[in-house]
Amino acid sequence: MRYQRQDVVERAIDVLDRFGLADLTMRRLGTELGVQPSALYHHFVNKQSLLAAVADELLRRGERPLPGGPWDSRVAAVCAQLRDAMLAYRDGADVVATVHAFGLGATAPYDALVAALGDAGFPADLTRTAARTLLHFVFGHTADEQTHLQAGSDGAITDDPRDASDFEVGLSLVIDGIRLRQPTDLHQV
Amino acid sequence: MRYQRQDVVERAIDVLDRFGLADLTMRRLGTELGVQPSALYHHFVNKQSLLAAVADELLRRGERPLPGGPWDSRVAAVCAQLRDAMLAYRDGADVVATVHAFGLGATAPYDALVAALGDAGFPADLTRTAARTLLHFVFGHTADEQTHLQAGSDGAITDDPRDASDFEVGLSLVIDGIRLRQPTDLHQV
DNA sequence: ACCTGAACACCGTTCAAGT
DNA sequence: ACCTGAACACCGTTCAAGT
Repeated sequence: MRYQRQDVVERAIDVLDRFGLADLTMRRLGTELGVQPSALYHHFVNKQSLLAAVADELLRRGERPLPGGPWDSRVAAVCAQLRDAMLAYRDGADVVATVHAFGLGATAPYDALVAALGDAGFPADLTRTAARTLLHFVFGHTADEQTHLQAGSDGAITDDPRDASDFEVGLSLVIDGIRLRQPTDLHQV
Repeated sequence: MRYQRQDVVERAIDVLDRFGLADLTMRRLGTELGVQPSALYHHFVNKQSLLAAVADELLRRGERPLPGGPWDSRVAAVCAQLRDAMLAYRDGADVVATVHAFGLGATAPYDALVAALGDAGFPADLTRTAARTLLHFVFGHTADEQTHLQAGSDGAITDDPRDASDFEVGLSLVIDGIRLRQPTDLHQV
């Protein structure tokens, strides 16, 4: 069997979803494809770039049309889309957050946030800070959430079932803080 | 030479600060102490618990008296203390955030935030969500910041020197969002 | 209480060579 | 263009045995 880059990415996502990030090794993925681990280095310079391609593909699969309307509901929609995309695959939040932290990919959500915040007419530096602050919240919250969700589907004890509305509350804390910086857009807070 | 648990933790922090988290391996730490790697398993059941002890010690070393005054400035002080403690050692943010995510330690900052937010008289569930939201921001922001700072002290190119005031702006976005939920405490926003 | 020595079951990555 | 086979330089962890 002969594979191209995209085949490898798809199989990597399959391994990720079935066995988790810790088991997504070059050797394991090679075995899964019926190929020597060294063969993967024909398609990717290293494991990091494989992971970057995986993260980007996860995000691509989670894409959906964004609503129009006021900037704050568009921002919330971008965050919700990002969260859902990451929750759709085992350890998805970990993968995307790690790739983003290393600066190798997963930049689409940041760009989408900057675009949505741009509509509100903030100064550029506040826009970038707000986008990063939102991203930190969504990454951190979703990783937490996914840990708890996956702990439930393992054999472990689930003593703290995180409430789903926690995401919305946390998100609106941040968005309300951003909205406060734009008094002209404040109708009644 | 014979060591106790605390000696090992201190040497681990030394190795962390000099060589980074990737080089803080059980084998490397054993070598540094002049001891077989297996000897470390007398002191810690596994590497995760060693890392948890390292994270808790980093946080302990960063402790300082908190100010009195209004709850929001106390909350900001807890966040700033956490940030400074993590920035004080190489890869500190990574270590503390990882340990916290795994639920093995590094719970002091969360408890301190809940205590500070408690003074404002929020309902308990909002307090917990706010504390977690703040923690996600501080962990994420500080990890970013540390990556950029350390990229500067390596041989790498530094093309995006993150501004130090970024932390304050991002933090106040979140705190303002929290303050909005407590209209009785809103003097003039 | 603390450590040795050897082993087990893995990693990511390189590289010459093959088709 | 894509892959093999072998090697290099590592990991975390276990366990019987030593002092």
